[in-house]
Amino acid sequence: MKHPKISESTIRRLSRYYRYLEQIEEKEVRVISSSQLAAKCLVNSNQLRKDLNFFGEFGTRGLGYHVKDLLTDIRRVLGLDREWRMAVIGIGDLGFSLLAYNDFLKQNYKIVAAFDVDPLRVIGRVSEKLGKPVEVLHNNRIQEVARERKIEIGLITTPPSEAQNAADILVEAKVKGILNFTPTQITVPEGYVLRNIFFTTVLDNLAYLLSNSLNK
Amino acid sequence: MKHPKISESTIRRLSRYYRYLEQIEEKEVRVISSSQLAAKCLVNSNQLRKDLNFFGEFGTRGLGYHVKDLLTDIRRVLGLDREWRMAVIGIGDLGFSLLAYNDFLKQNYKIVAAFDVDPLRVIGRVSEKLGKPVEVLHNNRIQEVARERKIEIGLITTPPSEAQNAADILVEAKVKGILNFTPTQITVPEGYVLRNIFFTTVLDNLAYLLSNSLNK
DNA sequence: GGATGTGAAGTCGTTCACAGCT
DNA sequence: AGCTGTGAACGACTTCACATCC
Repeated sequence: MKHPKISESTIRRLSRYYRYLEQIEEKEVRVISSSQLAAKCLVNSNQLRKDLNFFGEFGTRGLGYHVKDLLTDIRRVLGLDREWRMAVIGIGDLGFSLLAYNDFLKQNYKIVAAFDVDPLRVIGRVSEKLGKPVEVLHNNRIQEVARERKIEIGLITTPPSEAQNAADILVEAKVKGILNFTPTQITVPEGYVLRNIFFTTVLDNLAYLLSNSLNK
Repeated sequence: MKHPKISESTIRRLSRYYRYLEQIEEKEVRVISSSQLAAKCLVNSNQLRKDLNFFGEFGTRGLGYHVKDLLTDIRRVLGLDREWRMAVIGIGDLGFSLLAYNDFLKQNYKIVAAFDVDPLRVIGRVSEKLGKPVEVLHNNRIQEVARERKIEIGLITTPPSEAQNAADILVEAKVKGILNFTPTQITVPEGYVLRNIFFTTVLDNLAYLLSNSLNK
């Protein structure tokens, strides 16, 4: 609503706390202290308390945090108290595996549409593999379908050369959140949010660490 | 070799500079200034020069950087002046799409082995789809094969509940670099390097930004 | 002249340490 | 007594600004 400049890292950590809390809630843990939770998430407990206090006072002094309440609070902060509807653009191998990736479902993210420049090429395979035949539509229907199905996040899994184009179409369709899986730098206008998942950047990081820090 | 505490972000940016330089090298651009390159990579030019100067003086005052030379230099810094041999553990949809993901090939990363707890279940599909039939081996051969094929990086794409186990096996096989694609926090001993690619963490970030910063 | 390389300044994020509740 | 909440100290990363060199 009105939280100023919260750092990216804080949000990432909230996400981690949240996933861990989900796990222990199932085991019926009622209360947890910042140091216990921090240890499990491999962060400093001061940090954890600070992260939470950007958004409110969720704990009880002398006691800790009620797991259920904290879950509700973080859920609200992160915007996970509702469902997010997503579309995948580009149904190659990666796009397909995202369609099949049902871990999203548990996490408030739902893929409600799939697009490709050549739906016929991929449609057989998709229907055969996935229980419910997800229809793969032609890219030229993104505008229309995005509105109809209230899509808010687009996952780009086209070939790299098509990524910017896919982003442009999503922007035109007013899809405000874009997650780019292709190894290309793309841009979106003000008011839109872009995040990238670059496999090779992470691998480069590993390569660097393996060649340098380790054999000291 | 002997570079002290270089920040993670510096390495990520080097990776970005590198990928962009590769592109313009093909277009036969000879020289580029820090401000031109920085603009393309969406960073501050002071930052770029600082990033590079952690590792040496690669530019020419009054001129800029020779693209070819800079590529060679960054390549050496990141450890991309050689091939990195990788294995995929867990051949579900995601693991399969990594096998098929040939962007790795262009980037010095090569998948040379694939493992699963049930190779027979997946082997037909893999051979049929990929040109060269990549053999999928049983997990119990990881030790042996990792040594034979000099595997240095393991990609974990098992079900989440198996991720830690997969990591343990890789560690036992002395595979020093581990890239975890499952949405689970895992740990590795000192001397090993772990990086995670958590789809949902990035989505949570989008969800947060979409619900908060935008509609101000 | 023009762009790099770099100390110094500034900003941002993390950790400390303790006051304040329960 | 115990654990949270938080100002203050610290450290790390980024940006500035200019001396330096081609």
